[in-house]
Amino acid sequence: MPLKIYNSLSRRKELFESLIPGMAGMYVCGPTVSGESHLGHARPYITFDVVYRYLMYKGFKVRYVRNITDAGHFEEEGREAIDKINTRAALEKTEPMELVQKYTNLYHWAMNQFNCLPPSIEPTATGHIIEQIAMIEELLRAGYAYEVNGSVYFDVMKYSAHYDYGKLSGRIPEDLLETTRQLEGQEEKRNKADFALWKKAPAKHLMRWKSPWGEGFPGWHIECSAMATKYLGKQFDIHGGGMDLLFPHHESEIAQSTICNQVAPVKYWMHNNMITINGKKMGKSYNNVITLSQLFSGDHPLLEKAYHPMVIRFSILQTHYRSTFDFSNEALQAAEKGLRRLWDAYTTLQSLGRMDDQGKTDRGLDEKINILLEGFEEFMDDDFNTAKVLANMFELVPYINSMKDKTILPESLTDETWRKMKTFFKIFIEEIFGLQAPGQTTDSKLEDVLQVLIDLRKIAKAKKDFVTSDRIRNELSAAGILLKDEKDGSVSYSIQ
RNA sequence: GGUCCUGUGGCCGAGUGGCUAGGCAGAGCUCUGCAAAAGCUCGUACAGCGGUUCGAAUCCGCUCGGGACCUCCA
Repeated sequence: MPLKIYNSLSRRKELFESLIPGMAGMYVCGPTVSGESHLGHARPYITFDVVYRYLMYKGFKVRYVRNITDAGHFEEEGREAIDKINTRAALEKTEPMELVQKYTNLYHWAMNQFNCLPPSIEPTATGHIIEQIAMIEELLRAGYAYEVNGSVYFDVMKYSAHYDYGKLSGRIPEDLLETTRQLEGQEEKRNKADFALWKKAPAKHLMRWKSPWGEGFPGWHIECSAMATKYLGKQFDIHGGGMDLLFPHHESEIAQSTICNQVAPVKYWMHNNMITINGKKMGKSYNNVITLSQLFSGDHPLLEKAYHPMVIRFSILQTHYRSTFDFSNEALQAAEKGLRRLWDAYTTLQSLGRMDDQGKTDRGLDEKINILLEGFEEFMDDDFNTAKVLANMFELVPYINSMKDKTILPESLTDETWRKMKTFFKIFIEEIFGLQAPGQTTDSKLEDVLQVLIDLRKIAKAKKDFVTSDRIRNELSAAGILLKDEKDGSVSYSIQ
């Protein structure tokens, strides 16, 4: 079945055809590691993790490149004052790479919690200064950039005379000239729409590299162009990132790469929408961020409790990636229960056995289930509609639970449907959606202890000593462990 | 101010010109020593006003509300 992707460039869904058959190249804008990632950052990484996984499922050999932006003005808040006093000892000074390391580690930790697969290549901006300088030189040579006082700018108006600057973001270059915003170094630019390729480092600036134009640091947009070209080629299939990067970041990337490579760099531009909080985008400048570690620990005034990374992942997948997703405790708690229900049914399904096909097939049921299963891939092919896939899964949950309770016999499905149900669930839940059990213990000692209590309770129940049996259940419940008497007489438990 | 997106039942959220989204919460029933879980049943929602159409929540226009980008931003 063919995959369709919504292309921000054309503003419609297009059939996905990779430039090289059987292979797919994808670049996703990664984090700036000057601070801890927050909930908003989780969205693109989870979204494109699923895109990555799905492309592999569709049989593509994928190279997934996601950068780390570690070049810029790196200073931890509050440290500047200290630096002024301690100027002598290297150990007492702010070391930008120390911050880079700290927040890169935190970021990797969070990605791990989310079960996001590591990208094929994770290049850093500081590791590609040479490539960026080479690209800037090429832009100067081509006449689309100019140097002023040790800084280099891209000449947007010249570019737009020959190319369409604004084709991605729908912007009109002339309009950009009238922007009223005050930008640093604005007076050096020929036009307000121009953007920096290389910035001369002020005396205070900690990160600096030698360049043909003096000591400085690369502009914001050039790193992605340089690294994407290096690892994916002059043209590649998918470029992803948040919608807020559409302009100017991605628009400028197109301009730079188009001049250097003589070809537009990206075939399919994909943009995920924002996570909002009380209707407002989550972002540093809005002062409404919840960092990922706060989210996982519940340590934030806006959080009623801690949320498991899988609950976050699940709720992000319950929303289509191009819609905004409004954060609320209610939404996450609903997701928490939903995920548990889905996961329980999934586990149940995997544990269910059945006899061979004995001609007991219930055709209506078999067909119904087949349609729901076929929907998984069909919906994913329709611009990665994870929300619809999950809806289908939930529709299958009652059938699975009924099979467990024997109100529906697994034998009422054909062998083929039965196998399909088991494998599709496994592939889509675990391999494509990357979901995992939402909070399970594997502590065997705890399991042993629980088994003792369950046995004691069983004895009490057999003697109709419900005071004792209920006490065991209630006190375990208060401790966050729920006992369930199953219909077949066994007892199961789940840890909250 | 410019460009663009959006407004769905108590909450979160899919979606298509005519056919039940789904989750959570709520109500009733079944099962159960009681619970929990599970199963069954129940809500007839699509900002407002016009228009196109045999038919629109889905297309068009206007009004109102929300948001994003235009500056670092996932």
